[in-house]
Amino acid sequence: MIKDLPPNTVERLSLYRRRLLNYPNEDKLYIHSHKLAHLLKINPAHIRRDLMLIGFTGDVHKGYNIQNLIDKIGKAIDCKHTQKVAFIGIGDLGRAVADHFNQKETKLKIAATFRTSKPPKTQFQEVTCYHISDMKKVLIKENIELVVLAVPRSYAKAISGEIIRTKVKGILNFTSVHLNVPDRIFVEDYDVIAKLEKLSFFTNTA
Amino acid sequence: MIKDLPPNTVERLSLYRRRLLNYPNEDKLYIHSHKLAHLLKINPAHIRRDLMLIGFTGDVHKGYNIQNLIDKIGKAIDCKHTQKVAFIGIGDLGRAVADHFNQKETKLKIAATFRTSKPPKTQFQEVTCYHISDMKKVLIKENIELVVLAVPRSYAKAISGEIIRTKVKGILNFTSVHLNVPDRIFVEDYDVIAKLEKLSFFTNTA
DNA sequence: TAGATTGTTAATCGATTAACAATC
DNA sequence: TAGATTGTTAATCGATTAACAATC
Repeated sequence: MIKDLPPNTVERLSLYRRRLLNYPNEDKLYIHSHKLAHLLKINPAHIRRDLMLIGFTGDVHKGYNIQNLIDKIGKAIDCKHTQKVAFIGIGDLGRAVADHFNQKETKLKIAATFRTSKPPKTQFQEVTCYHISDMKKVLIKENIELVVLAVPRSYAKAISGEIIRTKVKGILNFTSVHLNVPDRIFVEDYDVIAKLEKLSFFTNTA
Repeated sequence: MIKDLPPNTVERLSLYRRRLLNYPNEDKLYIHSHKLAHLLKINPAHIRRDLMLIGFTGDVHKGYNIQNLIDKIGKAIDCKHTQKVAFIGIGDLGRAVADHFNQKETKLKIAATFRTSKPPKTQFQEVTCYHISDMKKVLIKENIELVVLAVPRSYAKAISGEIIRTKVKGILNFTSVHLNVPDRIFVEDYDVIAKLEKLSFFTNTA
């Protein structure tokens, strides 16, 4: 794990790796920066610069060795142990990302999902879906460190109050409620409404 | 509607308005930049600068008139007509943001939700939930312009292929699949996996 | 008035992209 | 070799924050 990578670089490294894992041409062992850039619709210089930051070097003719690059990205951004993730009130969005988590090249595992509405204890793939009232207990028992939070506003405060009494270290917060959590918990907010209003704006001017 | 606002400013204006709409002290008619900044955990200069960009001026002593500011933000970022939004395969996340859309101070309305799994034609609040196979038909009939897309990878291509044959102008894309759509459609990507891996990174170094 | 806040410019910070020497 | 790509620095771009004159 490398210290002091820019946040956007970390995100992009994750995208590079995922794209390479799904790279169809299994016969190809190497890839050039402009080829990967084209696949991801970004600038080739960006890729070269990001790889420089993690100290990965390519071959001036063949480009980057794909498997080595995948491994190197893992060394740069993955944590040593497997971290568990929970989806709290997120329905299909969990399903939308679940495919990736079944691949072995990730240190993240979905360990539980929770719903605010009826169905207690149903399965989706191998993941158990619990009722929200069991959340704290399960988070602790399963040693879950990351959660994606997408519950109605009215639930948010109470739920975050419970989360801080577990071992959770990071929250992807979709609730548009400011979560009052101690510094040891890393929160990344995503405000769907603001994004929709932005979308509305740019689909009406541009 | 103002041309050429920076994207981040548009997003923040949306946040300012929402915060003010929920501002508890109904007796207060005015708010200072540092007060609003404190509520949103941002820098006061940011607020003053954003309001400058939309040409809203405050009172050097009383601060900003709340109702006028709400109205002005509407003039700056809302489009003239009400735009309809659909949630495609998003479950509870829709519920998480639904409260806001019931307020009258928004030009966005949730007009439909779609599921890839069983329940066809159920209601959630006043919004009908359809089966995904009816999507194109409903999008057209309801004249929907914005969609939030969060379906499993395997569905993404086919669904985006249908979306481009409707009047949809903007997509919030949670699928982590690159959507091949014409330029007239504005796509904003959000990659949950990359965000989770970033979260993992920063909860293990910082 | 004295003190505080706005409106706005300038400075800073970070992220993206261009450019190009070194390489094979 | 000639031509193309990497690795890296410098330039650019945009976004955030600091600073402060003007104001009441």
